[in-house]
Amino acid sequence: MEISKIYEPKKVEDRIYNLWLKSGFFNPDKLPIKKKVFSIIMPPANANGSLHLGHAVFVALQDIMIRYHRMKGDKTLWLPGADHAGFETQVVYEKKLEKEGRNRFQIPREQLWKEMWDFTQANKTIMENQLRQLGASCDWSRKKFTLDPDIISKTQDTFIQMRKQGLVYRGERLVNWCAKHQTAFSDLEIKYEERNDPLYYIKYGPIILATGRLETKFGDTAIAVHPKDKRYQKYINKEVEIETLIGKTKIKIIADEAVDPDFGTGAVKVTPAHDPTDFEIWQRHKNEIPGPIEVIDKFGRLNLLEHFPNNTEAKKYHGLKIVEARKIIAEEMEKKGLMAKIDQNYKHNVGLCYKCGNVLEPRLLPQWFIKIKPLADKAIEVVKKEKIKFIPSRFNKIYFHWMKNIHDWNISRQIVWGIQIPAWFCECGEIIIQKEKPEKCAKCSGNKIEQDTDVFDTWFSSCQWPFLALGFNKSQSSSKSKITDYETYYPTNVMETGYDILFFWVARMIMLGLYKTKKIPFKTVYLHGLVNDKDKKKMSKSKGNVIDPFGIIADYGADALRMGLIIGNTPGNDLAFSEDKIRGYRNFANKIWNASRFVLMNTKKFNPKSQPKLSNKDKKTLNDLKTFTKEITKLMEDFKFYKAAEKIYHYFWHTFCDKIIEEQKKRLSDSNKANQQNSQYLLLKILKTCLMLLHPFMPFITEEVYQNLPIKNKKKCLMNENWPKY
RNA sequence: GGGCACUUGGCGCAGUGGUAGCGCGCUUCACUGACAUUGAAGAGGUCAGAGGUUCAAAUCCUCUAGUGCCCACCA
Repeated sequence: MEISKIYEPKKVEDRIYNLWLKSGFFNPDKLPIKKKVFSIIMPPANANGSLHLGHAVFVALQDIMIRYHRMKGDKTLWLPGADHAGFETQVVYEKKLEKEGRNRFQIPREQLWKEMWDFTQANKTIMENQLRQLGASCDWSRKKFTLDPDIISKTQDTFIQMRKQGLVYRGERLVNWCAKHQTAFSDLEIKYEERNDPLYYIKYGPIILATGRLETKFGDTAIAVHPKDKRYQKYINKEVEIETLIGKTKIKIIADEAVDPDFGTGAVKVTPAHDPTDFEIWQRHKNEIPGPIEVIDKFGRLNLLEHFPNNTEAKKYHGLKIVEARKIIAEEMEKKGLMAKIDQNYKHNVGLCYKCGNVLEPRLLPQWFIKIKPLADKAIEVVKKEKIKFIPSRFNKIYFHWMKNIHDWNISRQIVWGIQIPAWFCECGEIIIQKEKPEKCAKCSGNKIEQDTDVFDTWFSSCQWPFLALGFNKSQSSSKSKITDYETYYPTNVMETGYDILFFWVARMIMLGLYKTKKIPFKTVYLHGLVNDKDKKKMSKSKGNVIDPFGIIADYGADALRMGLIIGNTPGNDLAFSEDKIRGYRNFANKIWNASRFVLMNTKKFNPKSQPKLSNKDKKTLNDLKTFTKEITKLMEDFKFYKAAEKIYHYFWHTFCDKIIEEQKKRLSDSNKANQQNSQYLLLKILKTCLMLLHPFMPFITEEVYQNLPIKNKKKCLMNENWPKY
């Protein structure tokens, strides 16, 4: 052990990580099969950038659990992986293209795919290296990527299976469309924001109705009122003539429960092509009113000429963007005396693209949906019966609420980067669901067949991750001699991730896991909070308050970073990151270093074979240590890592260093050799126990010190030591 | 419009019925050989407010205020 007075992580961390790698014990195959298995599937990080502090938190938490269980003697697997992260990566890559003056819509699909493949592969390498820097003791021999051929194939299998069982349907429904990114989303990906927009009271014949969306008026197919609204009884089921700006037309007044009599005048226009509520109203009145008239195109511009080709007035509005169209239409209607009034204090929520913040346009598009209700019911059940437990438990309620009100899941995305949907369209209109291109259409015998260009929502593959990453294969389950990883490690013990993806990921993993394997995918869900800056503000590039964990590691060491991210970090609650805190744990690492240095310097002549004769006080000290060990073990079992880490910190510094070592100083220089020996025994014993207890939290420094102890077992790593008994 | 959480010394957080704790920061002193990334001593809180339950409440219940977050198709 070097004699430096200061602990220098840079000189230690790489070397120690390589020592672990060489030992081979990250791979549980090397570990004897005992009664217990412990497994965690690492949440696959998005392969589109570097790891941030949020990743560092999950690495620290999971590595703590993994190292603890490995030391306890469990057959312990931590399986690392990376996610292609469909739309997320597409957005990152589009920004890169933009900087280069390119545009994804001008690049052929195959070329774009190839570029993005190389991009994500490069990021994967960086990320793996960063995981090592954080000390992640995961099994690299089992690492997986969500675009590995077997994962792609099995993901498509699931889709095909669900389709056969009627759990997947193709629906022409209103979906949330982003005009910038040219794709639809699921409900979860919408960000709502309160806006203050004008509410226009317009005259439709004898009726005055209120709308915020003037520009969709060309797609109106009816006026709706509440069936019991006294004001409009005489109009219900009658037609009225209205002035549309591009001519006159007749429009029917219908009664529907969905209309709130207190909104505006109690009468609303019905635009089935551009409003979800209106779409549903139309479905209930299909026989009475015309269907959807699409007047807004995929670029978010008015498209009138398609429906009103020879209308010269329509040309005035054709091609206008929504905002300007609204303005111009309002002016025009005022001119013509069709505007009753404008309420400028109208507050409402608008749905935005969670990436670019543009207003999402509901559009009528054929998309693949998962019928989610049957899956959700089963997923509710397993949590209710406590087969799956959330930490903290308050997420039960949140989970139940969402699951009970769940909507069908749109899994189609109009992007390149993802797993292509195994659906084929024949020109005759037939849809064929299979992975390979069909030779000919069974219906028309034609061979003009094209694959669906859409890809799956990335969450559709990642929600199957626990069993896919473990190589789940239905046909193999009644297998021959070899026990598969899936059989050994599934269901996994813990899913540790941020609470922000409870719905996106955790809930869906439970649903798909149950569907596909008939088993829960994991037993415990530990949900950590988000890492904010020291003022509790969310970190973001635009605010410039993002802290790079690897800069922190360079300055203070990985152990200090891990401690700073663990202590004070209770499940489900956000964490305020402060460099001062990390500095404190850097100091602690230094304290460990120097206390160890002291013990090692004073135990050079220690004879491990000699039997110590302990005084009563020694016995009490060691007994206290046992009690303490027991306490820590209990906290580890209870997932209270924040508390365990704090307690060990306190014991090491203020009991071991400040009291025990100080007391032993006289004894170490005692002329009585036996007394010296006893003292050395005591110090080594306590130091070694502390190193073991600390190892899950601060793996590097504890391993480095351990390697220099005169009482370690040969060829062993601390990583692979037995958790202390009590 | 619903729901969830938080409010404890300057800051960040523990603490779920029995005389207020931790880290950082602060004050004073100490650079004698493990460590100044240190040691010793210390200051600092009517536990957001009000009411209730109890022999006893930071801890349980009700209400109020402030903060943060999540969910929701009111045009």
